Amino acid sequence: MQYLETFRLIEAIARAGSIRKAAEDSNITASALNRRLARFEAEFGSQIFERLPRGVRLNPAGELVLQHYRAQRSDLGRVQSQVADLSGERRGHVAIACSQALLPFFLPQQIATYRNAHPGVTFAVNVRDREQAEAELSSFRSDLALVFEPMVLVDFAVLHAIPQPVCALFARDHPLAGRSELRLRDCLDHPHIAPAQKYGVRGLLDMAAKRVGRKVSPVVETESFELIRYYVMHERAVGFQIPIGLSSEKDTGLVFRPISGRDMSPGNLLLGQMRGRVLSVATSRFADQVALALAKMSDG
Amino acid sequence: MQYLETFRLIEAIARAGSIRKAAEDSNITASALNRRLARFEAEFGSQIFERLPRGVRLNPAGELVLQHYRAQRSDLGRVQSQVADLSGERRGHVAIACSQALLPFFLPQQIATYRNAHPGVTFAVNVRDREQAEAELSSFRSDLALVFEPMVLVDFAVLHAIPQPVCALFARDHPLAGRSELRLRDCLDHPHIAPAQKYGVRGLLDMAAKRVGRKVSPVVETESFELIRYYVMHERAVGFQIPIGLSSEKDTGLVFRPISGRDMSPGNLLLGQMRGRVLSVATSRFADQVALALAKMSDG
DNA sequence: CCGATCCGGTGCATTATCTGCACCGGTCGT
DNA sequence: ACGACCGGTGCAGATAATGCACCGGATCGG
Repeated sequence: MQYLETFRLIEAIARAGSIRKAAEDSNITASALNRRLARFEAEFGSQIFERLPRGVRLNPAGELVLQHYRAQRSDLGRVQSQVADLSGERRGHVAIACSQALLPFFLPQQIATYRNAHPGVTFAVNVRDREQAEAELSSFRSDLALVFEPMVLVDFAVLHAIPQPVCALFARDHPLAGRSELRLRDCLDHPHIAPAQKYGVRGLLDMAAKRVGRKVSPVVETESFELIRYYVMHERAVGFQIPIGLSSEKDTGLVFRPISGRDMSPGNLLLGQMRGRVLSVATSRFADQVALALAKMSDG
Repeated sequence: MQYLETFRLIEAIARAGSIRKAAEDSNITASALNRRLARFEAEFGSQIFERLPRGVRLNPAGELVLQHYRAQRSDLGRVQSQVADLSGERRGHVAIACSQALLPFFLPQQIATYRNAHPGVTFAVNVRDREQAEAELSSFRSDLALVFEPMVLVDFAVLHAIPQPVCALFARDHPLAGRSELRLRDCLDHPHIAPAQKYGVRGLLDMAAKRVGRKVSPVVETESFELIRYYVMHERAVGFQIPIGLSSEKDTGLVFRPISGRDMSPGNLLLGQMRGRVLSVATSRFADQVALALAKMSDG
């Protein structure tokens, strides 16, 4: 849309921190950009950037303007999606913020299924930890969030929730593989590899360990869930993850078992959107599909 | 705002029903307007008007676009109001849809009080019956509604409610003026003047009369509450209204008394806004003031 | 049945608006 | 003190919007 150009440029200025840098990024001259900004501020009735010696910075009014722009752009997307829906074909774009655990199996399959039915819909998948996920929704950078144990929940409206027990994973020939019930203390007695503290799985582990007077002391601590899965195949170590990120195929040599409910209660995997926002048709239908898949999974 | 011009023109076309008429109204040539529309439709990706032999008409996509524009314009107003509030002075505009009963005393006083504190805020008062009031909010033509017994309540979010008993009014020397408790049947036995059926007072009267096996058969039926107040001074007749539209001054020669609660329960006067909408600072503060005044009134 | 009328759409010259270039004054880091 | 950036501005050229005249088609009135 042509008429949103000025807002887009304003956003670029805010991001770059200076008119000249933003002008370069946007492939126009600083002069033109400066004038657009000046004209906008005149029409708007107030400055939206404070001028610093080394550049510019959004003032509170500018923050409001930018937020307005993002909301408006999002709503325009919703309108276009609904219009496309009127003519039968479904078009649109869905931006998802999700935890790492959704990457290997769940999301690829869900997206492929949806795109098979509606090839006109495109996707963006943004991997975010549970703290960033809500900010991602608030700033309209993502339409949906699918995260394990998110943190604040003020702008986050829950669409669907399923419990996910923390699972221990290890190689097939690991001593723990024979146990019928897996206790937390047994896992902690072995060398273990755990996610960094910002992740929900780790938070649940730390809490549960503290309750039984133990501590999680991983031999490897990482931000990569993928690394954890591969590492336990190389050292006789115990890893921790939630089942949605793990394959139930038997031929991988990887085994996973939920940790006994006596030691730790399951966390929640939440599907959510920004509170109060109207989603586009494409996004809304995709959310329905995901919710249904999650429900089936926790039933079956 | 310059960039909303195209939307404004689109709204003008929708209102006029033809490009040429809208062009005249907007003081540009039909050619220019035609091109703007064509350009917009091209950018938007879909026609928003269906072309008829005698003009154009919005199609469903156009309805969505126009609704988007109105929401966006309203939100921009909110942003500007908040920005003005940042700099200390409060500016803005408040559009109110209200029942007739609010016109003589309540609203003028409330608006004057608010404008005394904040002269930068302007007002629009749209008199609407209870059926139109909600549509008025949904289409962003009004920010607040203050109506007696509104009808549907799907887009209407109630901010405050006070009960208002239906009152009978008559001249000071009317036979009923001496009664301590006023029964509905006494009123109906006298010649009476009543509002038209679309008004809440009349709805309550009809219901109450039906319950006691009577009928409201007014000698004069009118849409004007003002006429009712003046008419009872000329014929020994009984009028009906809610107290908020009546003066408690003794020197007018007009007397009013609530009809006994045994015959009819009070209706509700509701202050509301469109559901889910964020109001501007000016509107929000004015709503607070009105709610407070209503609360005081029903206490005192 | 047919002309008058109104409609949306289009080619072309004009006008308004925006952009790019060169340059100014000021601040910060070295 | 000097160079590197920064935001802002005057001026000329580029770009986009507008107005005018006109077309083809549909409707309405007689």
